[in-house]
Amino acid sequence: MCLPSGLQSIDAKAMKKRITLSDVAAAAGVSKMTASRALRGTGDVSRSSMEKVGRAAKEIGYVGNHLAMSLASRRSDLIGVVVPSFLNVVFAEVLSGIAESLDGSGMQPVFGVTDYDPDREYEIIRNMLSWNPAGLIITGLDQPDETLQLLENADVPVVQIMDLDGTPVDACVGLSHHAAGASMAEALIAKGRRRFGYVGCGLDRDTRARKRFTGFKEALSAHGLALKTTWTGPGPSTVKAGREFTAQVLETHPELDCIYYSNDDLAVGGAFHCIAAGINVPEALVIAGFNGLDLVESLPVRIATSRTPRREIGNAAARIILGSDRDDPATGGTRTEFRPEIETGL
Amino acid sequence: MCLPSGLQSIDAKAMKKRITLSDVAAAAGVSKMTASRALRGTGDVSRSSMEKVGRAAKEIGYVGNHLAMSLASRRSDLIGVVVPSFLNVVFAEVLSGIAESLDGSGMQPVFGVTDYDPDREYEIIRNMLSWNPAGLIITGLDQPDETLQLLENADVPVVQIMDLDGTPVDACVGLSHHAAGASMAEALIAKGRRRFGYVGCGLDRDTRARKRFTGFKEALSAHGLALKTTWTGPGPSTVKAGREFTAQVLETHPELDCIYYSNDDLAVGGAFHCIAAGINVPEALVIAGFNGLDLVESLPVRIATSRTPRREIGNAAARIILGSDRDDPATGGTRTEFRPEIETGL
DNA sequence: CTGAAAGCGCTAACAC
DNA sequence: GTGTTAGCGCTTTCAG
Repeated sequence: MCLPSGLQSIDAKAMKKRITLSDVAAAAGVSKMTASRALRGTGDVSRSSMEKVGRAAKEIGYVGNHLAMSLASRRSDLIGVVVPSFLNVVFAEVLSGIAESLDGSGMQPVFGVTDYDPDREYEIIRNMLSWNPAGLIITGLDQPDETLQLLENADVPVVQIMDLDGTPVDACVGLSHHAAGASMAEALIAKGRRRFGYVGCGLDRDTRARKRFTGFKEALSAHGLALKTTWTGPGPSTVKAGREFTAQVLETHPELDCIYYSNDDLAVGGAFHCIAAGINVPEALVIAGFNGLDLVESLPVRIATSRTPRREIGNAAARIILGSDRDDPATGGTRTEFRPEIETGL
Repeated sequence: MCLPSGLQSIDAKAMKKRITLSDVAAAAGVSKMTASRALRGTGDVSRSSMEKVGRAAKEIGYVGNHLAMSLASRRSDLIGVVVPSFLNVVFAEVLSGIAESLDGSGMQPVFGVTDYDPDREYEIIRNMLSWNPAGLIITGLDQPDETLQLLENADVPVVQIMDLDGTPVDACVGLSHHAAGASMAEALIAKGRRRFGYVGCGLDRDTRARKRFTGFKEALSAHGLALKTTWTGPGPSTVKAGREFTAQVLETHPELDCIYYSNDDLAVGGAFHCIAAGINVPEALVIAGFNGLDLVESLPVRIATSRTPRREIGNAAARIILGSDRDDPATGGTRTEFRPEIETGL
């Protein structure tokens, strides 16, 4: 540990006296207020003061204290972002999009992971609110009442992302999963598929996957069709699970000409099984997922998927927060819809 | 927007009077201090006060203000975590591990993404320090001097993760990438491979990948061998890039019996190319990556990889921060080493 | 354009 | 056990 090349190295232990605004002001020969204004570029400050303060701050290594700043101004530059999981690349891309759009705005995203647990989500949001965030971006529209109340009582702009099937607290940006499931069914039927199976994981917790599932089934019904088999399990949607479950499903239902999965991870696993088992994809069996992961387009076989604009959703959400007036948290209830692009691979 | 089922609905606009500790104290009929102590479970408070305060807080919907709390106590329950990217599953798993170990500790992780940019990293760390975090977890040991200085001057426990090849600011947990590269080379040579090629992406920014590369080459040298070809490009390591580059490399170097990639994403792309091109993996050509992604074990062909304990690294890092005494930020310079497990698939 | 006073909401020290 | 007195480091008034 080396000491900051500094003056007051009196006591090796208590040495870490925080450098405060007063220190900067003193060093620059102005008052705290002028220093504060100069540092923030707020109000009118003479050029000479600006420069003196700027130089002084740099020299003594002033870092500032966001805690004090936010407490005094009753507003922070934090934006809370709540997602169910980091492990899902989809959310990683959304976060990336948010970070991208926030870059340069002075706002800092703070992420929270719920692990698909509503109670955890409640706690995380509650905790975030206690930091006076400038805005909140949360996943989905299916929060329990308790959480919704928390959000409504806090006067913070809230953007709900990913989903559109439901009533948002304020603004929302995403896509209709119900419609996405239905569109995929339509597309596959149009390509001549008739004997459908379904494989899904974690539907109990993933409400959006459930909506796609419902939309898919309803579209089949509308064409007088029905799923020949439905395999749903708990646990996360992984490639491994997809591969295993596909093997099982095909053993009992070799007649299928298409399997719809709750997402691309499972679908990729299905593709792997087919490659290993010598099943001709997509001619003999269409593997259909959801998300349009980058991985999918490099696969040795072509599978069907709905390409979702994750990054764009993140961008849009961040921009809504940035655009919302600080004094009037209403985001105008913006509703931004994205339509997934369907690829059948056929 | 529905009003909080409450009293002071005087002015629709200014209605959002923050509920403070004073309100709780008043409602419970005790002083602010007693309320504070009761809420935190600190010091001795009579059972009756505890209950009264708890009930009052719940009733009026008290949320607390971490800003004020942290400012007053000069300590926050935030733990800053800085990683280069979310898009890489590896970091997603590390974050997951951190969140897991922090769960229930009252600490909240705050994530920052550098996108492999040292300047951004500096800014993010600087920003995080201004929130008085309880600790900092940052990726790698290769920060520029400016950043190191920032870290050393701040009296906050710092844990550097993923890497071990270098000098940590304080504690570190991870693995030696140099050794990992060398071990992979040894293992492949032991399996009889002799004609090696290398494919890597983003080596200019990813110092750890570079260390593996160096370790790999040195081990080859030690056996009197050398790479037949080296393909390095800018841009991110994606499956797509892996597939394309593998095709190119094999076109000019069909004699290779093994390709080492900078990570599993590229290697998976390589595997896809081979499957599509009908190349027998691993007999004719060994595809060797790094990380041991879950995806790899479900692949239709077996590829070589070094399985890294991402979640465990996250767990360990979080525990070091939790264990470090708040008044004495020294983490004891703990050095926690994990050894990747090598799989050749042969 | 600049400064002085008065807090933001909470907790550390001390009293009692 | 409980209350009181001072701040934490900054910004918001509101005077100059």
